[in-house]
Amino acid sequence: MNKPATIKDIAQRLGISISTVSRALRNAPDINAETKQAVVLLSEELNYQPNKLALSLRQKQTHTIGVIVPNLDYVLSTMIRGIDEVALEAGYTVMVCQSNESFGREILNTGRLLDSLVDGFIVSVSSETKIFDHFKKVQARGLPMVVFDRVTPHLTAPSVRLDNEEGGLLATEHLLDQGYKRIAVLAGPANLGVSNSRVDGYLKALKKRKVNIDRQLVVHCDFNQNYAYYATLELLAMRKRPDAIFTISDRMALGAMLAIKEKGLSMPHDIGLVGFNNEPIVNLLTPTISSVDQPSFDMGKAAAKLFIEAMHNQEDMYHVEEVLRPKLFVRESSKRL
Amino acid sequence: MNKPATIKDIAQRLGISISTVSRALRNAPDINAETKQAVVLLSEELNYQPNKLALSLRQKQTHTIGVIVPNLDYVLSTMIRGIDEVALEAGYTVMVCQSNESFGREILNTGRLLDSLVDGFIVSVSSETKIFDHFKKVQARGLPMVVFDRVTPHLTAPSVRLDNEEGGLLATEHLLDQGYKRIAVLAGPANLGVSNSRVDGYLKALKKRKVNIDRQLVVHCDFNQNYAYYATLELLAMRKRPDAIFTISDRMALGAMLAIKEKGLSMPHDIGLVGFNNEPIVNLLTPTISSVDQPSFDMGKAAAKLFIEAMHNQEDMYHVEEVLRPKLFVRESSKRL
DNA sequence: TTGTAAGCGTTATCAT
DNA sequence: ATGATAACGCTTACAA
Repeated sequence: MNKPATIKDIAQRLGISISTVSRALRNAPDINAETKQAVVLLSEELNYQPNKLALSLRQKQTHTIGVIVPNLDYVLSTMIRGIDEVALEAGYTVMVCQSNESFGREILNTGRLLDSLVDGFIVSVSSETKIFDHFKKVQARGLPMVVFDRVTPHLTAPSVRLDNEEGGLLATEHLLDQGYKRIAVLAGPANLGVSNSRVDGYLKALKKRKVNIDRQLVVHCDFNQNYAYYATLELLAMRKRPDAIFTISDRMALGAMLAIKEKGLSMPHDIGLVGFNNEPIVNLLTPTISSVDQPSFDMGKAAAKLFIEAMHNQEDMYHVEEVLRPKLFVRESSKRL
Repeated sequence: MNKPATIKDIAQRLGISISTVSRALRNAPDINAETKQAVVLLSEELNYQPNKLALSLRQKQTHTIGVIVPNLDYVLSTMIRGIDEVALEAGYTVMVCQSNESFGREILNTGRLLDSLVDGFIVSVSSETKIFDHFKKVQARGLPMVVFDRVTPHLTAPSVRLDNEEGGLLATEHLLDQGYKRIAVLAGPANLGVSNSRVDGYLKALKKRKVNIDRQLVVHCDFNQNYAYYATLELLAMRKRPDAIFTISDRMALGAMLAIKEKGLSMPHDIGLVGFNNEPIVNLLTPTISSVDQPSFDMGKAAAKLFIEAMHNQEDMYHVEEVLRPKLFVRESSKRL
């Protein structure tokens, strides 16, 4: 129940002034070695911890980063671990808010973090967000803001993202290499950038290999729900059904898998399947599912590093765009050769 | 880039004193209606936001709750949404730290949050933690602390948890009802309370139904890894192999499922399977997996409510122990009748 | 080398 | 009903 010690306490007990104590504790240049030692000793004895509030109030910096993410799924929570790692190292604390993919919630969270006087933001925008005024307000206040994972051209800010197009390309080319001819893609909501880029990669691969593009094979459905299941059933009911499916998330791959099995089709023989994210579960299924891996932890670290840089640099870093490369993990669901 | 307005700014522009402004803003009793209106009007125009730092420094309260969790899996992140919901409502902000199931990390996080001058803690202890001095130090400081999900007898604090024993009982009785005779249980690390309670429930059900208890059928293995896969392979290799498995998490159920399929056994015919947590994936697998559901969101809300109460009540609440009830969702993996 | 005092933005106590 | 002023814990000119 003992109240934490302050520099005032130390000063009193040592019979010196608080500014001397302050200096001793921050090893300022002009300080007597003995006085300093005495202060340090006593401060340790009293288990002195500087009061962050007072410090922040004084120097108008909270050393806190506001992080807003649409959810806390496997990928995002891994990224946050990365952010946290770098932030801690640099003396920053992270405050995480989930928008739950809701525009309103995102605005609310932005306000809350602003209220908490965070020094800046690292955000991944919600899929619902089409207006970015709340984020622009943050920038107008002169606070550094890094966008990661879900970037958008509507926000001019330093960013870290996966080369999603490359991911789509890797997956599709692999399927082509395995002899699949008619590849469908299960995409997310049509306004979600990451989804669209992955589809772009898919299209790019087909063009590159001079494969006919059939728009019927590009299906949009709600993310992460078992909508993928129904979408796949429809795909499989086509008169010329696809012989491979690339889903832009592993969750959707699960839904697709369910439909495929239900139709009595076998993987990888009758139909190939490649997911995205490389979540741990894909290894536990039968067959194991091929998936495009993104270096989530490193992306989180990169975002935090960029933030720290933006924080310390005076110059604008709006143009900085870090793009990390995906990697395909081939597993049973698509390995035919 | 405009600096946020302060009460000082308002006072100056209105030619009144800052204390009057302060009063007007907090609708104190003794304030002239007109003055007040003028202040409120101008504060809105300037988009005045009270400085939380100054406020906290003054009244020695940050209105922030430190939350420490072992990870951010499905269950825990749902619980955090619940905590957040109630906290927001009550005017509190939540700061979440992951211990990654590491004792050292948990201590580190406790220190960080303490440094940040949180008003108290809501924690779920790491599976590695066997010494609780860091948490006891928190309590010694007089900060309220609520333990949730992973509670422990070593910590005397108000708590919210699932009736894990009941969960184990529900699962096991259901399997018995379905005619399974030789039920194995895949448990987590031996020092994890939630795991042990679920096993206790399993044992209780067997006793209740007068079924012989075979200690060989109680297997401990590392949580959430695919250790469950290997453990299941071993179980299935027994001369008298079990005809049903209850796993104390869905992740482990996935591993078990993999092994079962690999052995060419069918569910629910040859072998029954019941998991725990009722994660969304269990619905997407073939067969769908029966699972014990815990009201995660409500548990989070309950923990936060308890915290708020402990915060405002003067009396000790060490004795308060809230226990929520699990519910079994029967699916294909165990439905034989 | 050390002390004094102002200031960060707010609230609360005391006068007026 | 309003205004000074001290205080929260700390840093930092400036003075000694």
